Amino acid sequence: MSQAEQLEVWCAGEEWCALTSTATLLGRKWHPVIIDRLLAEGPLRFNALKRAVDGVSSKVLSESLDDLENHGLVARQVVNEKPVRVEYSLSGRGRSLEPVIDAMGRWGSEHLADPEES
Amino acid sequence: MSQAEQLEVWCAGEEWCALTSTATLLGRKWHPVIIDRLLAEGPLRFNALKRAVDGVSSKVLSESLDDLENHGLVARQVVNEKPVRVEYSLSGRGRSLEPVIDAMGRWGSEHLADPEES
DNA sequence: CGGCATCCACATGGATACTG
DNA sequence: CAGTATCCATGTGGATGCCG
Repeated sequence: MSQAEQLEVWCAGEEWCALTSTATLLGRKWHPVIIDRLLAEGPLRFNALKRAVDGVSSKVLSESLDDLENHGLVARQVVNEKPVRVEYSLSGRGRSLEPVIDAMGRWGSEHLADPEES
Repeated sequence: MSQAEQLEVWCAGEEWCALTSTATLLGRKWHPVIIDRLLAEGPLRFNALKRAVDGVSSKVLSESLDDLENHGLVARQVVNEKPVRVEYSLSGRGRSLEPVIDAMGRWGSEHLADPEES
């Protein structure tokens, strides 16, 4: 059972349950960027995605993709054996996160440059 | 220098910089809920907030509030000495997160109940 | 009431090297 | 190319107890 699913059970009934579950889903360091890059640059192969994200180690990228796949947000497809080529793309569910990712990105550009203004 | 600020410097120029910084800000377990509760229930005192969030330890709530205050999202005001009473409220900057929190909450209610549908 | 101090467990991520 | 295996440092939160 995933962490988000545990949360769902545990916080059931609380008004903020859905919120926390979503936060848990997007709370791992690279998840939002991975989704963002897949939204912007379409299906990508492992190393292309790694370059697009820039800064993530293959270990973490691999773990993140597993996690996102388990949550049904990302689809993994082996395009070719020998040499191995794999493509990652967003599922419908994954694409439905666009408004959320957008909201986060927009808030960041509008409010993070100068911490003093309200 | 906060983690989000380090990010700002480090990822400057990357398209997803603002996104990651926002994610870092909201990535700690209780931050989104705290903001949500303050949005919904207005200024709250420490223990009221703790009950509203339900599940946080005072240590973590305290740390989270410090963090949010340092980022200029939450304002702390001592209302009364002896007995000590303190009120926490959102700053304008904090309130500006409403669309983001909303987007997250809405996505959660629409997509987390049944992981199978896309 | 509104915290802080302590201790501890575990989650997470980075670096590096290696493989089919 | 697409990962896995290791090892290690740090982040993060929970439990408990105490204080002004």
